[in-house]
Amino acid sequence: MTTTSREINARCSVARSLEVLGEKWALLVVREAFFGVTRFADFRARLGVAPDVLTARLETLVEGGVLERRPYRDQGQRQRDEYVLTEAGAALKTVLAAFVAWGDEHRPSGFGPSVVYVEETTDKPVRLAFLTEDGRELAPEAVAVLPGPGWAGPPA
Amino acid sequence: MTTTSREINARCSVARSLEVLGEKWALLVVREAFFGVTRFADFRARLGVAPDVLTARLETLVEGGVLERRPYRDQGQRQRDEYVLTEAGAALKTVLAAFVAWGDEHRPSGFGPSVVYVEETTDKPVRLAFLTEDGRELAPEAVAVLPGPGWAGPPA
DNA sequence: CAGCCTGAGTTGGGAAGGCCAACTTAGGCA
DNA sequence: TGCCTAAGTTGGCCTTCCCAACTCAGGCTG
Repeated sequence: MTTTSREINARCSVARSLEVLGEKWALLVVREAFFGVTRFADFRARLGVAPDVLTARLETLVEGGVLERRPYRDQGQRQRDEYVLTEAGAALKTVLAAFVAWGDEHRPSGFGPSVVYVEETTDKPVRLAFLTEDGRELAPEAVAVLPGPGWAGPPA
Repeated sequence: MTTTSREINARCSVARSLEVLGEKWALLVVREAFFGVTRFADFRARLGVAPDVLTARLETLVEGGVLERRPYRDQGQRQRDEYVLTEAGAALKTVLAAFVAWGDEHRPSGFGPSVVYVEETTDKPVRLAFLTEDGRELAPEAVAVLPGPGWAGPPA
């Protein structure tokens, strides 16, 4: 993800997010982190990812500010590092929720939703939606996607 | 993305979404599609992606139901195909908005936001948020991520 | 203090996917 | 007939990914 072509897109927020999250396994590592997984061996076992790739992914996620290395110490063990979500990492809840909602709706597995988002205090399900500044909910169709400063203009 | 390890995660909505969207360039192609780009040469020029890779990506996006091939005919040209978002593709607006919001907040470019989401009728900015069933807005911290049927349980 | 155990990686070799430049293809039109 | 154009295909190189086996560091056990 450090190719020249990608650098051309450096001004796009999507592309910049993908620099950290776009490589294989990155978002799945984050998903596991949200479930409370913190350790190398656990990520590895749960995902089945190759150890060298996991090392690389954890490294980019740490460098990208999504995860943070933190020393821990189990009884009768030496000190090791675990990986926990930073504030920026925790903010990816929205991104994952968007993927989950889309996948459940448009790529059903037949097993029902695998991840559920609920209100912590009531355990009632929650959904993602667009809101206006004053808190009105907006249907996605009523939302327009407009180019900002980073947009080069549509091809003639 | 058709590895055995990924199949193990077939029951997770995130992993299933990533089967279609997780390969390099896929989400950037979708981003361009939201801006109204439909043609091979335009995707290519705007993204700087290699033609063989673009062919492959368009193919998976069509197979995944995100894009739809549609014949068109320019004056003095033969009939060709263009690629337009399906309903499922349009539903990715939420996913892209989540990436944009996260990137703007946690990976600032210094150029300001590159994509802006606004209410179509008023041109006023909108944001993504978690809502309870009865329409109350919830801070992300108040939302818990719980395992659904597809979750194998945390490692002991 | 020798040897063992465990978690967190590293290393080496083969396969897949991505990059780039050059070429092909198919129909409309002069 | 031959040219033009958009949409690819092909071939060679390089990077990333996959997998299995190995290393490494420290705490504990005898």
